[in-house]
Amino acid sequence: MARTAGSDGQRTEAAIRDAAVNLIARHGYEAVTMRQLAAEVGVQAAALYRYFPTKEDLLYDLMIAHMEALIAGWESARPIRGGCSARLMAFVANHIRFHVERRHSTHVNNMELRSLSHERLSAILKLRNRYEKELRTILREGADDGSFLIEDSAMTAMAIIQMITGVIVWFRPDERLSVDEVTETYLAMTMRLVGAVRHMEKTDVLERA
Amino acid sequence: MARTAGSDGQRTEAAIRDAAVNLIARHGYEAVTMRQLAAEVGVQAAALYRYFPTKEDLLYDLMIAHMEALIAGWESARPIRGGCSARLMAFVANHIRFHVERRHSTHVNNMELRSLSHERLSAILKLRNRYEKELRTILREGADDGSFLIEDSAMTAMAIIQMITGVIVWFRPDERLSVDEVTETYLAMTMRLVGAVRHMEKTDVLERA
DNA sequence: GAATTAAATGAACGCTTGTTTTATTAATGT
DNA sequence: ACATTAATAAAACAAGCGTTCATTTAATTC
Repeated sequence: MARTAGSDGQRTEAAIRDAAVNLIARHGYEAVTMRQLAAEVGVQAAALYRYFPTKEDLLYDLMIAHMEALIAGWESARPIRGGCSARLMAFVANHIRFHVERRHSTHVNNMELRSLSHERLSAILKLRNRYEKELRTILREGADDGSFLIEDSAMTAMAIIQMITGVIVWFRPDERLSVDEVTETYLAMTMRLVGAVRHMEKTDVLERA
Repeated sequence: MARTAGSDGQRTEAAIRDAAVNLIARHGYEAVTMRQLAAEVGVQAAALYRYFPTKEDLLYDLMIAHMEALIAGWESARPIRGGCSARLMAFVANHIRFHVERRHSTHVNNMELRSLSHERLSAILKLRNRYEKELRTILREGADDGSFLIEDSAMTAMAIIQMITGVIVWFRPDERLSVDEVTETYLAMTMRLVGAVRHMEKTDVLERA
């Protein structure tokens, strides 16, 4: 047999990406074989190579897509104006929502960095740094204008990012808590953490129905 | 050739553990081969099987050892008396010190859970839960007696643990900051995060010289 | 100093890996 | 209707995997 009825390159490629993210998140990049991935897609292993030259190319592709979506998402969600507190709250809310929605993709990006070549690792870290810089800037400006009381904006940024990314480790959306409830609590914790002075001015970052 | 001059089982086993932790932390469990590990130890691959029946046994052994050291460490560092704030500060300081000292071992424990069989995974998670319960108890008692102002003690515990474990991701001990300086800042962030009322009563958790 | 035990070797086994090659079928353009 | 291209199958490739086995050497015991 060869080309199957109703097969379409674009659809197959999307299916490969999707299956790859899920499998790699669950079992790890090294543990997932091309045959296993192909079986999940419903295709022969050789067919994967029409879309991705190598296994590592596939991984890199997934990671770049994740980072670019993260940055693009924040750039469109970022509030034009508003104080540092409002900007920080927007950042945290956006970050949590994005990562909860893309739990598997996030796991891949956090766990599989070591499977990339040196140059590709650098490219990912560059994007990651660009994103984290957004938070550092908010914190530094907030510290300068007296909105926040923090010791070290770089260290605080890392602490906050690890805290709010960690939501995906324990949170399962089908349990007792909704994403909005979790976000609410993390927002409160974040604002206390940065020593925000008046953070109870109901800024509606969640835009709930 | 066979048995080498001056060879000693205990020393070899320790060398295997040591090399395994380092290699697995760097490249991941699946990516590390038994031959690669053996070469690092300075031995043939077959020799590893004198000490560990399978590759997974070795991994499990490393993880159990890590968790037991963590729990034993806290049990001996845990203050007998003192308020909730003092206990929380002791927990955070101990946690950071332990994880910075055992960065590689921590990475293995955080990243390679998926390579364990179901039962072994359960065993590790049981120990992890036992440790995390310590923090949850401190937070709940502190919330009850009015020391802390928190929304949800379980959620706050996860947030704090992810924040303070995250230190190992960016912290390198040979840079501008010492462990004590980092701990100091993380203590301040933690106490604000839990809404501690009077957290500036110089409790000397660090016992610096 | 011979017998025993502990520690390690070197070669091999069966299997799986990522990847390539070749051939074949389905869809598309003319 | 025909030629072309896109999509896949099937089989093979060399390399590497975890693990086992028989054997050899070093240390220990009696």
